[in-house]
Amino acid sequence: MLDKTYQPQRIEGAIYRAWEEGRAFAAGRPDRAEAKPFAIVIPPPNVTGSLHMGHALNNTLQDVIVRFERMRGRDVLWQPGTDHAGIATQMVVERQLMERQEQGRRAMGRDAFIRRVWQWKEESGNTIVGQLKRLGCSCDWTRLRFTMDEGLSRAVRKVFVDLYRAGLIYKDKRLVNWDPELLTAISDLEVEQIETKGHLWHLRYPIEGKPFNAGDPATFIVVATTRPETMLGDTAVAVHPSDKRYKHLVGKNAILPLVGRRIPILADEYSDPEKGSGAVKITPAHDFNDFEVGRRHGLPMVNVLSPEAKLLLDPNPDFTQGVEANPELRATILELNGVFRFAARKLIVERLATQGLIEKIEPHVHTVPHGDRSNAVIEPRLTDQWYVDAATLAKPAIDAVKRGRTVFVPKNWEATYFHWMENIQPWCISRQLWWGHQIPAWYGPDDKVFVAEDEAAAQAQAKENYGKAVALTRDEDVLDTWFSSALWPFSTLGWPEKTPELARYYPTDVLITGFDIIFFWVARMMMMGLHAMEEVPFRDVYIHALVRDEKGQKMSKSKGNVIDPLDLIETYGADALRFTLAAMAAQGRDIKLSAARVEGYRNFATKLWNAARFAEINDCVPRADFDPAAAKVTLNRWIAGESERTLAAVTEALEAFRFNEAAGAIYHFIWHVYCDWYLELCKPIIAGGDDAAAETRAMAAFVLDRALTLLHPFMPFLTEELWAKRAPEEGRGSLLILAPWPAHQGLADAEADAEIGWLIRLISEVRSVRAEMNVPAGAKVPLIIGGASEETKARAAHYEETLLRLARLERVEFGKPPTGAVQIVLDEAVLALPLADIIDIDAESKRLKREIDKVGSEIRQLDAKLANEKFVARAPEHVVEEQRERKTEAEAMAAKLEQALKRLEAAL
RNA sequence: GGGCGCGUAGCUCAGCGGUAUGAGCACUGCGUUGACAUCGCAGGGGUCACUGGUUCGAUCCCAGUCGCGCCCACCA
Repeated sequence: MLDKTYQPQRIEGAIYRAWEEGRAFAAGRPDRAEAKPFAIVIPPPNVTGSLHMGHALNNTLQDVIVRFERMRGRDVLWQPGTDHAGIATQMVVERQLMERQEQGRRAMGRDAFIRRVWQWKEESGNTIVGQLKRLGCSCDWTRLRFTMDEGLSRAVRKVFVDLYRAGLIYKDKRLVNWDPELLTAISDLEVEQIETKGHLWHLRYPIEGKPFNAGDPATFIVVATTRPETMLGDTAVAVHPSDKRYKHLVGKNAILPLVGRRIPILADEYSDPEKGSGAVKITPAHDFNDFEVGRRHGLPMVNVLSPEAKLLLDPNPDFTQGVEANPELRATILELNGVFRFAARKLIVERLATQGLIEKIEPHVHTVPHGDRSNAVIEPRLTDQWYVDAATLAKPAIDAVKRGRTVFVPKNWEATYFHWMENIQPWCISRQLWWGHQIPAWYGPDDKVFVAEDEAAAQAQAKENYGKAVALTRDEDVLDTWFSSALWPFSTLGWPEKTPELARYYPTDVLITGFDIIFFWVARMMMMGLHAMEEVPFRDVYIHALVRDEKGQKMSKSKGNVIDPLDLIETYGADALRFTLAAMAAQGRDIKLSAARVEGYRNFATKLWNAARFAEINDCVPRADFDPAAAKVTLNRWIAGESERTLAAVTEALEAFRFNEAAGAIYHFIWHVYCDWYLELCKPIIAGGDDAAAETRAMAAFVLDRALTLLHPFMPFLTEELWAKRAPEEGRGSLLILAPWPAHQGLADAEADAEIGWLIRLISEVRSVRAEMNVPAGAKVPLIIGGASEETKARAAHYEETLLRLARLERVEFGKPPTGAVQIVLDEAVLALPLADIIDIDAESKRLKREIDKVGSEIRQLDAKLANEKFVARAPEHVVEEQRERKTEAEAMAAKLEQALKRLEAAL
């Protein structure tokens, strides 16, 4: 017996265990050896992570597709795994050390720290896997991978070495985005530009040879800056070659205040006469544009910042040059050395102001780069880093999408992809962290680099180079986390080994992910997949929206606005959450989740549960020998056809990744077709106890099973539970998760549709009028059908019992509508409810007049349309015909309503 | 500065070149008809942001305007 109410918490755990015990998630099941494979790799969540709404959405959608394809008979591999998430994980563990007041990362040393991170990972790293199981994800957990597994690490090393040998990875000294809190370089993508209110300081730089006089503009040149502290590193002032204001100064020198350095005033196109003063200070070591200008003009690079973003002046030969002869420079060093950048900014501005060197200070809104993890202001910093030649790798990746070898859904994301890929910059892949894949590069005594998959190979290279064995030191840096993620579709399948899995499941069929990681991940998988495998990593990329908070903001740990999906699972069940996310996953729009919505779909689950209870109580048990195509009872032929229409709708929608349409179709069918109408209409038949009753029981069971099947990808727990509980005596052939998706059988039946459609309309009309006329719900009234065709008479007689029950009628008879009755026009017939003593004739008269007005205006509209020669000439024939039919019907209806009104008034 | 997207019922959103059968929630009236009150029946509520254009026909296509959001970009 089914419980009176559905309690998801009671069954979900057991159902999940049943799937695992049945090895339902396993790829390469022997019974599917001949089946076409279907592969999908999970976007690996961070090991540090716990399930947030984004994961819930992403994995729900994947699971829906995976279950759908599994039921369609494919040999499904849903490859799970987690990401080591370099910076994030290192931060988590460092924070833990701090909280426990243990020695810090640097104090304990690299090896000890890494051991500590592994230990953390073993203890609490996989909570998210458990949470994905709570959500119902049917990943093949026996194949769980981690980006730092030995196998995946080997793939990383091999790709690195291969790319290095191909000249596609190289080391370069250039400006990088430096995070002064995390003390590492980060890639362009990890930089967030944040609009900030700041100031534009206009500084006066004295011209060499002209004694500075604040009152005489000829003695100085004005430059504007938003970062005054960088002025200590200025090595030039640039003006536009065609700027007449400054032409006379080009070739002369300015004297850098506080420092006394002679810096050239030079002409460069970079300078924009429209901006600031038209003259721009050039700080090659601290600004990306200035770096380029410096390169063009062979300017020195004077770095004035330490890694922590303190002014680094004293042990800095670039800066202290000439300090002996320059008391001002010495004073500057004394005051500012070691001061943090923003404090230094203030001091510098003060010093300049005292000397009359500030022309003006304007408020200024500009974008300031911040690290996406630390939220620290990023400093461009001149360092040695490893880079990937992304522009070269991007070419085939662009081409593959252009040729449709990989297709984005929705298609418009391709434009975003192309735009980024076509303007791609070198990818900085080295990070000054400890947790991650250490770069497989070793340095000899002369700093010559040897790149190899392991130290022995590097040693061999070194020996060849030096002619003897030498001590090598390994590059201390690790790789950007996304480097290993980029290999995910083939590294998880065993590459570089030629494994059977790799042969069978690569390329994968679809990638399902959020648009926020198209650049971070999708684009890079395309590049790496095409390079290493010479084949795209996936055929389709389904890009879904983000689940945002109520303000429309991206949810993130740092903002603290994360809603916990596990709370919703606790309260409403995983199925309700899944269904909500799928139903809201319309292409191209963000999802704002509300608990009310989840509650609504929990109620839907309860509704289905109760339908199953009805089936149980009425012995509606699935019968193996039942053939829905052979059904004789019209009602049964109708519901069989409806179920098949739903099958088609769900199938087509899922094939096109239209999750919301698929969810909507099955929802509507179960609640508003099967429960609202079929179960109500079948009650009298089942009560009959004859052959028709037997057929109806079987059909009710068949359609319920079909509903469970179609709903299973969305609500796997509930449907699996009911599938088991409703099993016939001989048992089910399999778990629902492995049951076949229904095939199209041509069950639609136009005659049945017409007949049941008529029945539904009749009942609805009577109910509607009863409510409108305030007929007490309990009152049973007679129904008199006038002007009925033979067909209507037959139908009314056949469904008499149903009508009495559902329309709350006393009896049904045929004849002239009596006076003082409520009248309803239904097709050719007039339905009369003699309610003279119950209803208000006047109100009924008004009601009829309103109906007549409505039909009248419809007729006028149709007339106007049909009188329009252009419409008749140019609109498609079927549209014109439809309007004509509509007009005929409306006119017939109007006539009948007029008659009805006359009869009513006769009663007055 | 580029690019993308959104403005449809009170709220959150679907949808769509041919009468808006819209969904969930909220709201109103009625209802203890043995599957279901986590429910049933009936109902109220929309000039589909605005202005032009294309079309026989526009909420849907195009252009522009206004409002909002996101992404990309080196602007002192």
